[in-house]
Amino acid sequence: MAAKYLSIRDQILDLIAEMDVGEALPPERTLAPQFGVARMTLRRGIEEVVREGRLKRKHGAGTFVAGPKIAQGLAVTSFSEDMRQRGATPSSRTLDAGELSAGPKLAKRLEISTGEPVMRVVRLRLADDAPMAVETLHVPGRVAPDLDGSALDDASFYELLHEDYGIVLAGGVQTIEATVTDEPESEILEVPLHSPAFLFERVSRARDGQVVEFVRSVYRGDRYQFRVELQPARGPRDPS
Amino acid sequence: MAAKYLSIRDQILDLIAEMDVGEALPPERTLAPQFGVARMTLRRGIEEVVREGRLKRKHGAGTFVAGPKIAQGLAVTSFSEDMRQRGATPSSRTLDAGELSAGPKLAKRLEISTGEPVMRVVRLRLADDAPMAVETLHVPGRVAPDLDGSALDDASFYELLHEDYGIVLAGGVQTIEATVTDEPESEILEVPLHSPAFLFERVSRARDGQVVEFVRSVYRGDRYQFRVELQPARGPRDPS
DNA sequence: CCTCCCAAATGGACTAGACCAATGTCCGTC
DNA sequence: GACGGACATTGGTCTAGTCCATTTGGGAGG
Repeated sequence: MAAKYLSIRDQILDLIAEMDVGEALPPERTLAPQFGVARMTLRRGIEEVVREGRLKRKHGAGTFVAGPKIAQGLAVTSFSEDMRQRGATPSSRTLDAGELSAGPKLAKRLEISTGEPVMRVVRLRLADDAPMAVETLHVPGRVAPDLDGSALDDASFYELLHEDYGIVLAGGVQTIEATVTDEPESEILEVPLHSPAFLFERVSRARDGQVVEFVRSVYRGDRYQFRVELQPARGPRDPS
Repeated sequence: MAAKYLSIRDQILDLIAEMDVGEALPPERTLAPQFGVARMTLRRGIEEVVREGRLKRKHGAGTFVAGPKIAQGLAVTSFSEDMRQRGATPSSRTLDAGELSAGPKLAKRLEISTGEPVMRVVRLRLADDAPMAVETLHVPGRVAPDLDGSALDDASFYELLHEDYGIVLAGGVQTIEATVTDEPESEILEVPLHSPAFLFERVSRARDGQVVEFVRSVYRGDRYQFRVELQPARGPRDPS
């Protein structure tokens, strides 16, 4: 059985979906028996929603529906999801796809041997039909043997991984750097040469620890920005 | 009295400090009575540490000291703190300081009237004595009437705010964009003209909602990067 | 009519205990 | 020796209740 507090979280989400911003949630002591759980469990569920930024607690006053969600920064795992959260319609165009054999650097990233086959797909990512990013995806051959670009035009790569290959992503590491576009990138993204851009590099792993993908994305700096809501900053050692 | 779980968190941190990476923490059922709290409270404390990335739990096995912390991205509230986390020694040099009257844009950001006095301090931020960022700080005159650059050479602005003016920061909003350095920035940061850079803009508020500062920072793209550990992505609505 | 204070309502913290779920070990079996 | 299952250990969740801290609104008193 799924954890109760997760179910509570979903019910809370349903509840606030029909409420206005600023409106107060019923008191915890009222909600808990309504949902048939202890107050502690209810609180655990609410906490999840608060952490997602959709509710705001105020000690002594109540729990209130938060304003439109400010993107929580870097939990960018999926272009499509990211764009939808930003209120844009994502789409995709495959520019190139094929198999190659891993060079030393690529082999290291994917944690395979040099020379092993690797599937490579280059995609242009669009938001509201305007170029947003160029994404180069590398997948070890043994992970997705017959991957080709056509399947990726619409579908999410992650869904495809799950449905066709039974692979569930467990996590990864992403780095973000500032860069400028080179010539081919400028052309594809329709920006001047040496325009500001973000460079994302991500390595994702499956549950067994195996590297599933290495993605390198170049985002247009003029269209993409991060927006982070800063907390009162209870730092690593400063509860004062 | 401070919350018990926060005290637990600190004790756990002390405990971990003397342990090796990968070593297991004593079981919760042992630690709880040792610290004189209920297991639930102990867990709450441990959870804090886990969220900071210094411990890793493994259901059925134990709780283990995590490897060197991977920076959790964008919770950047303080340059000094950020640099220390990255293993560098922060320092600072004030380049310019003075009072000016708010133009329309600045007034809007600070939520004051056009023409009101604003204190402005430009600082070069260094990591291990090498230029890392240029930071321009704007503070409404009525918040810190007699602010001058000299006080900021060593001290943290936030500490100063707290100690001299009794202001406690409650949060803020930060945006991050990709940009390139202009001429003065290039010179100060000692990089070629039009080098890749990050542009941070932050607006911070006190507990009463009043805007306390507007900061604009330009970070060297060749020295600064984000590194984010991605979670299994329990998205807004996908607990599956 | 205004001010100040207090009490009710609300979220926050904590407890002691129960049971569930994942993990790893150890031992018997083959 | 290799396999497999029972079991002890560990973290994960949940409960029902108590007490604390903060906020807010309304009533007493000026």
